[in-house]
Amino acid sequence: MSDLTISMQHYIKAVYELSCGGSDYVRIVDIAEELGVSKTSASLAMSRLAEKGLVCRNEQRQVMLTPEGETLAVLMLDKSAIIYRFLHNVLGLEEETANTNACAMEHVISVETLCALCRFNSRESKEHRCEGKCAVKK
Amino acid sequence: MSDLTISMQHYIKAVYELSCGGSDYVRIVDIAEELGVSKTSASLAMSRLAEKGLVCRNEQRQVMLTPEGETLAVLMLDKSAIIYRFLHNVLGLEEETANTNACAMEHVISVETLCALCRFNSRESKEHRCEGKCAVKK
DNA sequence: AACTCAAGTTAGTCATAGCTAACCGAAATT
DNA sequence: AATTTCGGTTAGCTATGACTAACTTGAGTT
Repeated sequence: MSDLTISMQHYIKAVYELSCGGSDYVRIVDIAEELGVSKTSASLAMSRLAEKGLVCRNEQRQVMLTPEGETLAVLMLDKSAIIYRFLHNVLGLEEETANTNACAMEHVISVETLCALCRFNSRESKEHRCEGKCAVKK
Repeated sequence: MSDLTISMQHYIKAVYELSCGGSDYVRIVDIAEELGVSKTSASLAMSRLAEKGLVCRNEQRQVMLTPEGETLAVLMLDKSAIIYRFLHNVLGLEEETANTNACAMEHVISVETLCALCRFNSRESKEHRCEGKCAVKK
């Protein structure tokens, strides 16, 4: 994810999610609310992201992701989704836990690990079929 | 791990590993070297950990983990080991990658996820036996 | 027109965590 | 004995990221 800090990654994701896919302008207060920070923090973060060209603003100073910002958001969400599926479907963690952990793990795991999890996600369905057969035989 | 920052957790682990299980005094420079930070940073970190009662010092100001510090170190290393085993044995990641990722994930995953990984580590061996049977039948 | 209120920014503070440069003290070298 | 060197600390700086309090500005209300 380029040179973005984890904090900035959270902001990007929040903007994406609040703007229904990056196509609406989002208010600073809503971002603050979404992430549980003060509007000052959200405002400053948006200034930084605007400097980096990841969000743009309208006359009311609301923000929207630029194409580059949106690309990053989608990449992050994909990453997050792979991890979530693994935690929920494979490990059987409940939605809440799986989601929280996916959002945290997303920032620290390597591409290799992500790929391995991804392969595992599909492999697991086959194994379940295998498990079924084994169960029958027992 | 109580109220320790990730950074402080790294320092605790470094002290543990350099002291061969927490029973030798460790030099500040060696901690700095191990973690790739300046001796100033390591020195300050040790002062903080000493305040928290997690390390104690000798006349030369070298540090050793207190029982509480050692307990934390061992808990962290156990956690790390469970994750490592999963990444290496189950996902098949190479040692280097598995270790790096384990050290990073260690700080962000919940107890539920850890337990799930742990169960999975043992379940996986059974599944491998199952896989063998299935393979024979194909 | 005057007022209120909500949204956003600015100014100023704090904590964490890193850094370099300079200093102290004790051990080792010459 | 004088000097160097090594290990550790102190002082002072930087960046990130959070906060509160106070201000601005524009929109809606009275």
